[in-house]
Amino acid sequence: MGRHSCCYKQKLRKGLWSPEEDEKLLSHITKHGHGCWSSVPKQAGLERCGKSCRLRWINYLRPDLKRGTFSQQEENLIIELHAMLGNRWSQIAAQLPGRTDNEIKNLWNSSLKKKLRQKGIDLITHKPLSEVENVENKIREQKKVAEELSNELNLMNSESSKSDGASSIATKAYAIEIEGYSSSKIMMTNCSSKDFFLDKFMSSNHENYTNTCQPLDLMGNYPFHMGYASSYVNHSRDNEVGDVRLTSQHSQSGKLDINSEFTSNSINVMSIIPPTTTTSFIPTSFPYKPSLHVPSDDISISTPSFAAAGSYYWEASTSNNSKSSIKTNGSKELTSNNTFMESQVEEAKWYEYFHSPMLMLPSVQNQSSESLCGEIKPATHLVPDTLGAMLPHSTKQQQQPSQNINIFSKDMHKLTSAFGHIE
DNA sequence: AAAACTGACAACCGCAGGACG
DNA sequence: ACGTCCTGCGGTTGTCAGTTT
Repeated sequence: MGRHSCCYKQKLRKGLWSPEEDEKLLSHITKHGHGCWSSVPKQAGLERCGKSCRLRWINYLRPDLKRGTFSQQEENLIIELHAMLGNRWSQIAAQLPGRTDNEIKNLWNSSLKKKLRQKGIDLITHKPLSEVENVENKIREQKKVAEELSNELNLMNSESSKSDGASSIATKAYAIEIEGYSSSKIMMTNCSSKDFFLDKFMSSNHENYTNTCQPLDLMGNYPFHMGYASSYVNHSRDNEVGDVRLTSQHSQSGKLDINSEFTSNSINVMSIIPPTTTTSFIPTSFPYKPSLHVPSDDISISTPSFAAAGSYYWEASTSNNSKSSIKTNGSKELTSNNTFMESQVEEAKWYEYFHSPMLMLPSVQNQSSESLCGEIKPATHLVPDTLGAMLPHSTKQQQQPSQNINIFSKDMHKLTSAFGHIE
């Protein structure tokens, strides 16, 4: 192992700690507290860097540490917390008094991962591997269809450009959308607090997963990533063609029909109907919000990603245009007024969620269709009864509401400070 | 008995973010 | 506004004891 740069400079000791060193550090901190860690080794008479002293204290010498093997209950709790928080070991450790993040991390890497694998549980999603594979396969199919459609649209564009300039541009715009989606070129434009929260929560929880399986992350278990929105059309088309209304529909043959109409001063809207085939185009031209409404039954999104956590549909809305038109398959088209009202209600719900997130978890609150958690399901919700003896959600979380809230307090703080930026 | 393997634990590294001058 | 220092975090690697071959 290498040596801390500070250790190099000062030729300090590294490696395992001797009992004498432990004794020096322990007695020093017991008497004086640690204060500034960088000054601890000097004051304690140790040839170690402050960083090393701090680590030794936190992971080994601290008096409140619980030594010994992890109980089954602790292991189960770690698994459940990991499903919810991902590799946030410090936050997981905060829920297990006397245990360090390092200890939990080691347990996870050396033991729990293997146990989950043996049980056929995906380590990231905490879902059965077979289910994950199914989703991945269907995502591949979706991407394939998307590429085919993209090619088809390109062809249509090249043909129509000769005769119809307007529809050509519209087709281009849509093709760009497809391209943007299929290549996962996503960027945030204007997002509500809710969007930001979802992104923040999901991306941080599953950052590893996004690296290895971006499509599934986008479309699989955490469709909230769609809160990101590319702005290809906004940026590239506004001046060129004014506002664009695109309406896409899937014909019974499964092919995409695109109707375009252009109005000089009309609303800046794109409504895209979720297809009834396995293809699920999520429009990305505008900032999207995951809707909190319960989709009507006739929204037949057959994609596994959506179905996995209940049915989702997405509002397409403009950030700076008072008018917006939301149209999903079988859903009503909203006017600007009720859109505004509903958005306010949604924001209120999110505000509530930010301030007492755990109270809104499915386990604590009944999974009413009206509840946020009815649709926003933390990965915890997906934790199966691994290892046989999982603690009931509701019991644990009701026992430790304040601790659970503490888990999120750091993120909540960041979020609340970030909201000022976004809204 | 010895080498190879495995698991658990301990420690280090690099980075990010906050505090402070 | 900027640079520096300190702290905390997550990933990675080293160490060692126990087990297997």
